[in-house]
Amino acid sequence: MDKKERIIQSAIEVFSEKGIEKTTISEIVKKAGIAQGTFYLYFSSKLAVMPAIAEVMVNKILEGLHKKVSSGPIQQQINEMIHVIFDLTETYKELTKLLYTGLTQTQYVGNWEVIYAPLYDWIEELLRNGIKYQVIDPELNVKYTAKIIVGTIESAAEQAYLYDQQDANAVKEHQKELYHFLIKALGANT
Amino acid sequence: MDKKERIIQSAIEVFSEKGIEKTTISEIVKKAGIAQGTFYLYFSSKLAVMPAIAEVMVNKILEGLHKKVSSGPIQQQINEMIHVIFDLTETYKELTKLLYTGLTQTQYVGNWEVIYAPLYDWIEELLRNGIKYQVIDPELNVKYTAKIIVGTIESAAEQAYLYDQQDANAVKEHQKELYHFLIKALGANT
Amino acid sequence: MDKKERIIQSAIEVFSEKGIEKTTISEIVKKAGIAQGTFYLYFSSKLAVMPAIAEVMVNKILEGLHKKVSSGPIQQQINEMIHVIFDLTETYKELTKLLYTGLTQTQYVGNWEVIYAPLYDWIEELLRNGIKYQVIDPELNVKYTAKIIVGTIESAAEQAYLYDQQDANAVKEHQKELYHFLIKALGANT
Amino acid sequence: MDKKERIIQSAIEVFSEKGIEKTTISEIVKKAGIAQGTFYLYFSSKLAVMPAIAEVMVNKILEGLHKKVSSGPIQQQINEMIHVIFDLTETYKELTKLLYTGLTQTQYVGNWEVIYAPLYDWIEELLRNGIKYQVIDPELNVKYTAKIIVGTIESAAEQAYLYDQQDANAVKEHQKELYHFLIKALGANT
DNA sequence: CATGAATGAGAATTCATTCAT
DNA sequence: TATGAATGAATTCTCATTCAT
Repeated sequence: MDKKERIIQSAIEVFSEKGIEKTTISEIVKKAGIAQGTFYLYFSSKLAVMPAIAEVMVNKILEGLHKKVSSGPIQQQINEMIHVIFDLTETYKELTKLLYTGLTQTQYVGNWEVIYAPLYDWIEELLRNGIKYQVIDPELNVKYTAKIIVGTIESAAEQAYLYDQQDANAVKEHQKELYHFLIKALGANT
Repeated sequence: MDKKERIIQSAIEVFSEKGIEKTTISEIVKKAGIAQGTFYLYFSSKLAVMPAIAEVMVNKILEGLHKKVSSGPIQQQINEMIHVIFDLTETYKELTKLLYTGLTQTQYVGNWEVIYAPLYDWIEELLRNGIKYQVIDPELNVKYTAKIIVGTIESAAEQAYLYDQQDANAVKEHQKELYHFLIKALGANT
Repeated sequence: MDKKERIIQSAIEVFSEKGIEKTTISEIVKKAGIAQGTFYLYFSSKLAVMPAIAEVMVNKILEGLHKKVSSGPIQQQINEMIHVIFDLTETYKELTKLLYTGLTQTQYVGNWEVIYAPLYDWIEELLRNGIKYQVIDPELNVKYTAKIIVGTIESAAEQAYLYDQQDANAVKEHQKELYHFLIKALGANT
Repeated sequence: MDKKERIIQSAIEVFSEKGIEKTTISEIVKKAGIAQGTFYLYFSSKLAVMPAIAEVMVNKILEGLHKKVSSGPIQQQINEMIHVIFDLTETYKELTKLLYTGLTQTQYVGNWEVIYAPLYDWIEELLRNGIKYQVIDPELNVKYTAKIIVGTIESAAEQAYLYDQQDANAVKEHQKELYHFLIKALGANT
């Protein structure tokens, strides 16, 4: 793994553990096993690593969706999507929130939509398919709905794992409720 | 206004303007017009102010809901709720995000649920009423649904104002879509 | 107990526990159960409490000697003296050292000899008696010898309890050796 | 001279001049001619320098002993030892006291024995030789006696120079008395 | 490219001291 | 006398950044 990659991986770990505020470049390089000065050959500051991390994260989500989401009925796909996002949120607990803030704190805010674009595209495609096969409400605006869906699932996952720190059973309940909520919202009722 | 209150107000302003990272205690006290040492009589660090700020914010939301949300039909209430949260998010753009991250970065994560509790209670009440008068899906779990609704509206508002930086028209569209999304999700279709 | 006494007692505890450096007036008054400002009605600084503490300590030693040292043969008296000083050193471990330094750091250095005078007097008297009854070396200078004896016993006690942190058996051995050392030094061999 | 050495030397000077309490890291680094942050690369606090200083001091004593103590009769060696320790105590007046307290105030108390070990070893060797050549009491425990001797001489020197602030003549008397005291204690009477 | 010791500006933090009550 | 909230000067401490190797 080359140095840049090592820095990004290390940064993900340290940011996750300590938060933006308490993360220091010293600790990132220490964990990456490289020298202090080397960091500056690749990034200008700790926040400058954020876009690279965001990309890694979105790729993980997309990868998860491609792997886990079947080509079955839309209801099943929604359910699978919920699981993918919940699982990743659990694994990377703090990170998603950190990314939002990390990016907004810098000149990279604009990058956010660019980075998330493939995810929105993927969901928009899913929605258009649902409309095409007349299983979801044809009236809905796919662009906004895609964003709303992502926001709804992510915020639910954060609720479950970060703030409530729910146990396994509660999480299941929360997911089930979320599933019905989305199904109805999309007019995909069976 | 007592010193503690002055610190909180000043912290809100400085955090909003500079972000967590670049906010210094020096600047908070300067703006609050108190001595450096006085800060430490009330808070142990700048992040320790976060729960107090969160409380202020939730109170603003509740206040807005009490003032703006009528006793009319549920659909109208949902619409009013969307507007209240969107308006506050616009006014305090950075602050909401900051709060999430600020809290997760500290030992105060647990406080989050406590602080938000009154808001969830308010919405649960609204849902129970809707069920009672048979205008929304009686099957739904009011506890989780309340949380999902808040998450959905807040994330949509953040999308609109923070990341997309949408113009007035786009925001209106986004809100409209969100409205229909929620109405359907609650089974409150007219 | 009046406030001044409360301050001295509290200061003894805090100094013993934290050392001079890390002792704060805040902690002294907190432990004494009085207000911050009240301290200044009795002492001008934390070091200004030192002479008062020293007096308390020397009184404890004298009290111990009066109570524990018999009017028996000199060898027995030496032995009892060793035990009194060892016991007090164990109880007030850090304090004696602290007192020396505390006093030297202030304008109160001169007080030291004044405060210790009664102790030296007591030992000088003991030596003179020994000479009178021809049980110790008549050549020795009682003034310096008294100081040397106190220094020898105190430093041995500090060695035992502070630096070596010896167990009960080692302490006994150390004391026994010290006893023979002093007996021979005084020419009081049986 | 490397930075660490510079810090230790500077710390010795500042501690001697100002005492522990009033010594600041700022002044140590200023005198050492290094940057503020550099101090923290080598020591975590001003008290953390103490063990290093103690080592320097013990080395000075050992050096003095090696240089000044002849291979003559034990009585002469004792006398030379007294002079070495008195001389160093005079030169570094404050420092010795500071070291004791400085070390006891930290987590480094345990180090004390390790640092003093070479000195004790040296004296033990001297005692064993005396026993071998039948000039001192063969019954005595060399380990404890070595410690008692060091304590006795050091405390006498501190008495003379620090507390009593005796003039040259008085010091001579004190030393003479101390000499006889030790000679008798060791059973090395001529 | 890579290193890591050294830097020093700037922020956090402490705490003796004051003073209105 | 007694109080204790408030002060702010003085210090500690951190850490991004540099640069000679």
